[in-house]
Amino acid sequence: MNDRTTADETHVGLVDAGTHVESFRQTRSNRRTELVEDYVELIADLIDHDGEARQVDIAQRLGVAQPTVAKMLKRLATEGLIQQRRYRGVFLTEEGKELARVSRERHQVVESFLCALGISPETARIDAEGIEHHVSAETLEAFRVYLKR
Amino acid sequence: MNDRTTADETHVGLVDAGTHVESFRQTRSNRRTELVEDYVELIADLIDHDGEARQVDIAQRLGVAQPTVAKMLKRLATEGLIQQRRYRGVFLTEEGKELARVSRERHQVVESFLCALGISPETARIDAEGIEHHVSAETLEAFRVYLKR
DNA sequence: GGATAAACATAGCCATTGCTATCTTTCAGA
DNA sequence: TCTGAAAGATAGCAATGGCTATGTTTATCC
Repeated sequence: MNDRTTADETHVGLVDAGTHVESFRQTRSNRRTELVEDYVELIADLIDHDGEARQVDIAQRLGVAQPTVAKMLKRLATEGLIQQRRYRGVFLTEEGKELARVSRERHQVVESFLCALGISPETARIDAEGIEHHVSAETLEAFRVYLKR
Repeated sequence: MNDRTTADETHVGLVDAGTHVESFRQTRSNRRTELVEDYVELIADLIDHDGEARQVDIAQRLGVAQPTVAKMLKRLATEGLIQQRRYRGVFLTEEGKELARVSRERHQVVESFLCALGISPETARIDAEGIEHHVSAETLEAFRVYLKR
């Protein structure tokens, strides 16, 4: 059809294949970690709010079934982010607390940034939940700068 | 630990459970559709640029193996987004073209917006790839408004 | 203290999305 | 034209993240 390869490239949306693949790889990598971050962040919130994080509460908040939570908690435990005692609640390890702190702060910055742009609180909350995991350090810093404008 | 339930709620990061679950449901729903959008957008780009969309090219761009692409194309075909002829390239249906158009435009707005915030083109490209699928119509409009500032 | 409800554990199922290995088809060049 | 390389098709495997059903433990309430 056409064979534009220089200035027109961006016009047809095709960057260099090498850089293109890198974006997708990064995105797939983010997609693998976002569930973990969601869990750890939620567990920290529940502990702060209720003093404990029970599977039923996590399941209710996430909108999934309790065995789904149980399976994921095993994964978090093997990754060293939480500690479990049978038939008891879960607790964050130091590593888990740190991940929760970083995730929560990033989440907060993203949500505040969207609100500052004039987006409604409800939409900002929903969009931030999805966007937060794909925001690099550089972009997060730009959001912070905008908030301090 | 504590039992703050009113003004302090946002401080401890716990909104109402009903709204909370809705955010996560929406995010999970977005996660299911984002791969489809990635494929359709890329297929449209390849057709515009090369006149055809071959499995090997799609695979190279996405950084996955060719059989992975073949499997996904079957899904896109059953969803009515593309047409396939054995041992030939793929073509977008009208529905596929429309989805590609919408995805591509949204992608462009997100990437331009990030650049306008002062983020480097490389980071903007990577982050936009992940963020675009989680941007609601309202947020997209806010990005557009900012770009027209 | 014993019954019952709630919470957690576990087994087993399914769909998705990746992979390698291998077969079939197409196509270009000698 | 024929042959070899490249592209697509297909089979089969693994990990992930959902689910239901059901068993086990804990906690609560007479």
